[in-house]
Amino acid sequence: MPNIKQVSQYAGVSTATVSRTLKNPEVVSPKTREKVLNAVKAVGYRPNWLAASVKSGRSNSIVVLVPNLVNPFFMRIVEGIEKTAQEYGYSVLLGDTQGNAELEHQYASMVLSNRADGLIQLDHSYPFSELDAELGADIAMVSVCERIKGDHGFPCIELDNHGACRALTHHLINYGHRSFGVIAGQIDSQIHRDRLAGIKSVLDEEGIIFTDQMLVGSSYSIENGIKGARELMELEQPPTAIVCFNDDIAIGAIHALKSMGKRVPEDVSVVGFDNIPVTPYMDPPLTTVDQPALEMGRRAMDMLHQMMSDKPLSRRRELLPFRLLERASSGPVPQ
Amino acid sequence: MPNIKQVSQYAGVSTATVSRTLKNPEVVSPKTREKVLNAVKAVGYRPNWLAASVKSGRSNSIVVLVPNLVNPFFMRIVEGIEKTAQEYGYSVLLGDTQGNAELEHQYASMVLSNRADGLIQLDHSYPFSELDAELGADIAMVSVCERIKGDHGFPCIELDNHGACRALTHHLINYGHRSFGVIAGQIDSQIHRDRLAGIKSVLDEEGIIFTDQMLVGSSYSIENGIKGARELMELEQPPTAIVCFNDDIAIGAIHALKSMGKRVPEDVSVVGFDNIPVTPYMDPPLTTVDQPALEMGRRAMDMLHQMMSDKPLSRRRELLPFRLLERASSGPVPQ
DNA sequence: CTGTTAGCGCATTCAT
DNA sequence: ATGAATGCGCTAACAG
Repeated sequence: MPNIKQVSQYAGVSTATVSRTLKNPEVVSPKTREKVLNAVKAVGYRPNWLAASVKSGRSNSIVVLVPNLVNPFFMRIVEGIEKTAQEYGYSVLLGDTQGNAELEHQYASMVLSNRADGLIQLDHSYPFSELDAELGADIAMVSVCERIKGDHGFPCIELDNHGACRALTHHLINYGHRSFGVIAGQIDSQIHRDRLAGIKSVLDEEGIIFTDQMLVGSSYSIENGIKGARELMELEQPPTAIVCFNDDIAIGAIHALKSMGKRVPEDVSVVGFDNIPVTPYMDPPLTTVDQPALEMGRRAMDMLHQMMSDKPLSRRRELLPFRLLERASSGPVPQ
Repeated sequence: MPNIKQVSQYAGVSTATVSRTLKNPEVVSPKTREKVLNAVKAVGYRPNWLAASVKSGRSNSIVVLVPNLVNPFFMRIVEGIEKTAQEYGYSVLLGDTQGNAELEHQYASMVLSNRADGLIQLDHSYPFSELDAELGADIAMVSVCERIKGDHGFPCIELDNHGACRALTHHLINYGHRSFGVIAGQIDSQIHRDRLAGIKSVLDEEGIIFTDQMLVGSSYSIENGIKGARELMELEQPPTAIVCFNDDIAIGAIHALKSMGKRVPEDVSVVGFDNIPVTPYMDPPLTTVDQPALEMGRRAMDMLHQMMSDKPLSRRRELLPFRLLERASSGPVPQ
């Protein structure tokens, strides 16, 4: 790889001039500018990004922690992050954590060692070990979709999960449902609490009792949906409506219900969450809550950029609006 | 951020000793080692990765070019890449290209500027502009899933697409089908040619004529599947079997067929490609070709690592085996 | 075993 | 407008 010195020699100027020509072309005379540019082309020079970064002390990279790459909803958020990062001149380092704390920690450490300038966390955990806790305290970090556990005060972008679940519940109640099951994803998370609270608040208002046995499941997977639906249907009083905390769970649940001979929505209504691309094409098309994933990613990156530029944040928390998509997997309660 | 000098002063040793303690602990005396380690902890020191990289001239990062993040099949490959990269001590820079040549070029240029040491391309295009062509010629690059266009001689990992399509076609012929439609994805690609050739080779052997009008579609999307299926069904002699070049297309096709009142597979058989996680749960479950995506990613990274370490490659091309998954979207030809 | 010195490639003073 | 010199933070060669 040719370096700046070779260019300077070829052009018969100093390295400083080469550097200037490339960064502030207007500050060098047109004549030398041309000489330098020609030299650059002639020797095939590309500025060494690493070297430039040591100087500036900034890597212009960020790390994104994703619990699961094979999840269209998460990746749509990442898409938004990356697009925006690109605009700001940042690169995205992918951290596939699989929800593994050790991995999260490893990736997060990149910020501590100047490998990245900031961090976006899609999961809810605080990805620094006790050892790094102090160091990590004043790092540029934003959480999107989930909210970082504990009282660290990191900003976050999230959906109005409480409101969305209220809307979902009202939707089902309007169809006459009085018996609700819930198949949850990650239990120990803010999302879980917000959503459950949203559902329960409406049920309370309507005087509907929600018993613990109506809450099943513990992961955002199709398999969990299958298992959860079976569990619910084996109850003495099975629910007529099932709220699933993501679309994969709903897909699994519907599959399980069908194979048990139940019709959706005639016998049981099922609703999901996220509005992943395949949901309109399921049989039946899935009633679900659309999350503005791309926009969430964009906002998260905007916010992170603010933090990395040491600009004050206008808000530390953004609650984005949901859209309830009423499709065919939910319907009137059976007689 | 504390630097190595501060640690050395705190510990009362030279910076070299600090550096050694951290990289080759066994080469310093236990006593100084302890002093240094204490100092490190005391000042909260983390080695600056950027600085270390300038020295070594290696970033220990790679770029992965992905045409579409919201595609479980692609992301499963990326998962394999990342896992393996991790093992080798590399980080993954995400390049969401959307098939955009300009973006591909930008991301690829990172290798030229020492921001990354190598590149894995999931799409088929050669991501260097003419200007960079010479520079790009001896870069560590591997293509996985697709094969890089042109005669650049970059190694690649791919599925036995030809064989897979032969198997798919035989499967359908065994069910008595004689009239085949194909809904294609990206037309201008090696995959497309290989797959089409695979299908045609079997049809030829069986004396079945395949006319151009039976080939429709031009992108790997659900919408393309819907459109393609409609086009095929509007023909005077619609096919009884439709081969889709990925699962999304198949999902769209089945949806369209159903809404036209056709039953799958009783009236029309549909098969897909990739075996994305949702396919077993579609209605009907999709007959498809499983690609060992994780393994493909792993092999790609293995190969790239070889190249980046200047080790000779055992092979320049790896053809991975497919698995035909016969599920319920394909069946006997209607009478 | 440890310290001194030099240098990775670049960008930014400070002179001129 | 340009060049010489300095330093970013770290590591490796060389001494001792």
